[in-house]
Parts: sequence; structure tokens; C-alpha cells
Amino acid sequence: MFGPTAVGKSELLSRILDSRFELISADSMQVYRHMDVGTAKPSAQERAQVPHHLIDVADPTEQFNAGRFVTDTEALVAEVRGRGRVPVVAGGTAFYITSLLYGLPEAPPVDAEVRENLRRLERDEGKTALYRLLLQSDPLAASRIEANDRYRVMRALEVWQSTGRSLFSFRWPREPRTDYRFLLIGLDRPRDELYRRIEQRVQAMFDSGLVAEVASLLDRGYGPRDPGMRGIGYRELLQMRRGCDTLADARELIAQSTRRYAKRQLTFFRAVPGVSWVSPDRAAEVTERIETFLGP
RNA sequence: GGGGAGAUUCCCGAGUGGUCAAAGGGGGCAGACUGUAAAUCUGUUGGCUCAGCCUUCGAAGGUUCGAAUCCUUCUCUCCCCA
Repeated sequence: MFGPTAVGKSELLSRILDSRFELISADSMQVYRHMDVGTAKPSAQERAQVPHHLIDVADPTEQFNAGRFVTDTEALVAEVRGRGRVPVVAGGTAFYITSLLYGLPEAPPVDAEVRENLRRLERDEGKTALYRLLLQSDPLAASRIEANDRYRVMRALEVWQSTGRSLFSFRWPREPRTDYRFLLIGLDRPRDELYRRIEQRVQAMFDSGLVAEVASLLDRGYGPRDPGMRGIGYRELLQMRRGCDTLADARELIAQSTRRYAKRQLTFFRAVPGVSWVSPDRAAEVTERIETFLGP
């Protein structure tokens, strides 16, 4: 089950899930410990009702990624089934969900040292240096990647340097895997409604102590460069300029980033074929689809 | 009451007679997405019967072949003096 931030996934899930199910969270930020308010983690009550997996499984300094999500989820699916229950993968990280749906590409994960060297090169010789390097070492990748796309240029170079092969020479699954049966549910609601909910959610985060949470993360020694701290809400607060920005400014920025994020989530997931799109308010409809899928 | 500055397309903000449906930024919308994905990037943004036409630059008039740009009056906003 997929839905953009603040559509109402958690509310819906707590209404429709019973003891037959266990939930596997597909959320790239809720994996981090100590980050509860800003990632809108499910409440203790919700977690008591149905077992939740892949929440609080990483330290904010660790880099979680799609590969780890897929392998962890595969293991969890087996476990949950072993208990005679049905795994429900739910979350807003569309990339994780599609990675599970299609299976991981063959291209390997990246060597930390190679990445560090490339980072240094970028720092010393500028952003364009990396693309120039890609252009001469892996023209195939360069032709497929936008020169400005720092993230992808970096990854292509990393793969090239650690394997000697082009990122695009590896097999890349185009069809959903066949060893699982999937029921894909997409949650959406009218844009103005979604944006209003985002506004409310951001306000609610401030009301329930987002600022204090960031402060306590800093106290624990975490900082802006840690992967966990790059999440929306955390990074805006960390970037506030002393004396210039007010909390109201930060709140507006966070709401804005969240809106843009929600838009990207939707764009990504809309491209997935075979999704049943429903309104999060129609719990009965969702339940019916699930029951039909599970059969007698 | 006197003096000065200004009103531009959703917002901020350039533009001071034609090359202006109007730079740039923001926001919005749309898209991409091969192990950092709450990331990274791309396109688009007055309307239409769309290589052309129509309506836009506070309002109404005027000058001109031609105005967002010049003139007049009006409305509103801001600053300074009293």
C-alpha cells in the first residue's frame, strides 16, 4: 500500500488491519531511531495493535538504502508467512516499494571508499569535473544522465570505478517479480485536500515537539551530515540562520518541501502499472479488495 | 497640509517608445527515476479554432505608424517634513 505523506495511510491501516496481518514499513526515514516526530512514526498504540517492522532499525548515521529494504523485507515476508500471517508492505517511499515489486537490479551496491574519493574530487574540482570524467570513462552512462544530475552522475561513476562496467550494462528488471503475489493499493485524494492536511501535519509536528526532538538529536551528537538528519523537517530546522529566520519561516519551508515531496511521490507511483487507486476515506472499499485478493 | 517614491502576468521583481505575452527567482502543474530516493534532475506556467489571433503591465483619457514604457486626470500604497 502506497500513499503520499499525510494522505491518511496510518489512520486507514489502523482501521482495516486485524490480527491476521503484520505490517512492513516502506519508509526511508522511519527506519531511523530517535526520529519520531518529524517522520510521523506510528504511535505506540498503533504499533501495539499490529506488529510493525522496519521501523527504528537504523542509526541516523547509517545510510539505509533500497537494497537493504528489499533484502530485509524478503526475510520478513518469509517470517510473517511462517507465523501464518499476511505481510502488508505500506509506506510512502515509492522507490522502495517498486524495488521490491520488480526486484533489485544487478548493479552492485557502492563501495564507500570509492564514493568518498569521488566526493573529494567534486569538492576540489567542482561539479562539472565529475560529469567530464563520466563523459570520458563511461559515455553510455553520460548519454543517459543529465549533466546537472549530481546524484546519478555520482552513482554511475561509482559503479564504473568499482566494477569497470557501465551502470547501464547491468540487467535491470522491467517486469514485476513472479515469486510473490501482489495487491497494489495506491492512496490519493484531491490535491487541495492533501495540501491542507500537510499544513495541519506540519503544525502538529511543531505542537508535539519537533524542535525539542532536533535539539535532542544534536545533543546525542548527530549533525547535518548524517543521513537521517537530511529528512524534511530536520534539515530545515538545522539550516535556520540565527536571528534571521523565525520558527514560522521554518514551518512554512517544511510545509513547502513536504508538498513538493508529495507531488514527486505521486508522480513516481502513478507510473507503476496495475495499481488500484482509492481514497483513504473509503476503508470499506479497501477491505473488500483485500478480502477478494486473499480469497476464502 | 507640503515634498518624494511607487502601483507589472499567482507572488516577489526586471523592464523606461518597436526585437515584450513581458528577464530572473519563488510558487503551481507535469514528467524522469538501474542499491543516498523525505534524494537528484527535466519541462512548463495569460487565453484560443495555436508557425496565427485575442486579452494583459492600478483606472480612464491622450500623444504616436506603434506605449508596460511619454502626457493628463483619477484611485490606492509607502517614505520624509509639518
